[in-house]
Amino acid sequence: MPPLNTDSFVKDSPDRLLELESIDFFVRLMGILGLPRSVGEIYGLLYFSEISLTMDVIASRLEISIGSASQGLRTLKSLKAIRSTYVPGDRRDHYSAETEFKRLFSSFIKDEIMPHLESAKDRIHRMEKILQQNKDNKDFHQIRLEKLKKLTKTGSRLLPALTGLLKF
Amino acid sequence: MPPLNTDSFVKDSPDRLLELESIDFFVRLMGILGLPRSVGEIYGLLYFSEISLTMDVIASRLEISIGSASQGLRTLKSLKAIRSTYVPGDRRDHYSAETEFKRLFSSFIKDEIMPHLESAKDRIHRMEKILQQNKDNKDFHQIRLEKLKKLTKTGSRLLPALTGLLKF
DNA sequence: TGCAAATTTCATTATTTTTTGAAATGAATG
DNA sequence: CATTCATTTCAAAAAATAATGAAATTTGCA
Repeated sequence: MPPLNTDSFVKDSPDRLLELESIDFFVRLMGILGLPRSVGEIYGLLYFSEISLTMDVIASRLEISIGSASQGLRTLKSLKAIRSTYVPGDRRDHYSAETEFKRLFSSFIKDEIMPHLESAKDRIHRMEKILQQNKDNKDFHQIRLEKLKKLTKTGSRLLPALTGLLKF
Repeated sequence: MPPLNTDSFVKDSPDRLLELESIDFFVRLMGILGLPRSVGEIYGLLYFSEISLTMDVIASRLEISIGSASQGLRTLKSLKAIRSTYVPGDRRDHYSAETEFKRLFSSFIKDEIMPHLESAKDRIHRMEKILQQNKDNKDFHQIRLEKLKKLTKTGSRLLPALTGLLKF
């Protein structure tokens, strides 16, 4: 087990306490979205950091491996939840949090939810085919399938629209 | 490994194909909500079943243990996604799907999401305390915290309201 | 170009989550 | 009220997911 980090933060300083709360906050939020703890940790750290941070600093401050840090940063980049900023005289990337949650949520919906809805559409087509070809086409099945269809359709309209309602 | 079930369904019959699609559909949907596969399987089976089913039939048709079936049914009951119906002359419980998805989603939001938002509120109070007691109260922190507050508040209003938009 | 630092990849390990199944409990029937 | 059938519980096993870390790759600089 590595020793507690000895970097710029004083243990138990108000800044450190706030940072820990921020990390914890986002670990839980990302958890709801089904994202791994490390992703929440990284975002939480960046969210409350006044300066942008490099991968090695992130890994060492969170006491996670550089592998995790790399993967987590990739996930956050793909969600457009962080941005990398250029810092002259340092060849490392410097990351900072994108604080428009709106963007995070809309990427999440687009990347993680919509593909499921797409494949649900395909499935429903298959089911309709089966039902049409079937001689003793049961009303019961027709009705159930219709409900699935409506659910899928509502989801496809509602979820992308949701983003618009957010004003973070 | 138990033999393939030998009950009323003919393998590859249209009804069976529809049932399998339904199960697969809900396994994925419940997956998005973070619920285990068995819960999706059970709901998918019941959703496309014209008659209500007992726990032992559910377990054997899905080839899952009665333990899983019991747990899954409990979860679905707590989400109000299924109901048990009385059948005269049979002491077993008979389960059928509650097809109002609206109810399922609203229970899910109430049971799985809102508690997190509640604890987020507590956390924000703690963070405000820390910030107030801190001499060199940084604007940066103030602003970030304000955003978290707004996010939490918007979530608490929006999510319960969402339910109302659904007309499944 | 060649080097060294930074980052990514990915097989292995660790952790977390889910399922199993047998024992305990509960409930209805005779 | 005893027996049997139904259901729940929960420790252990299995499966799924995430993290590690060392090797491979990429990148920027001299």
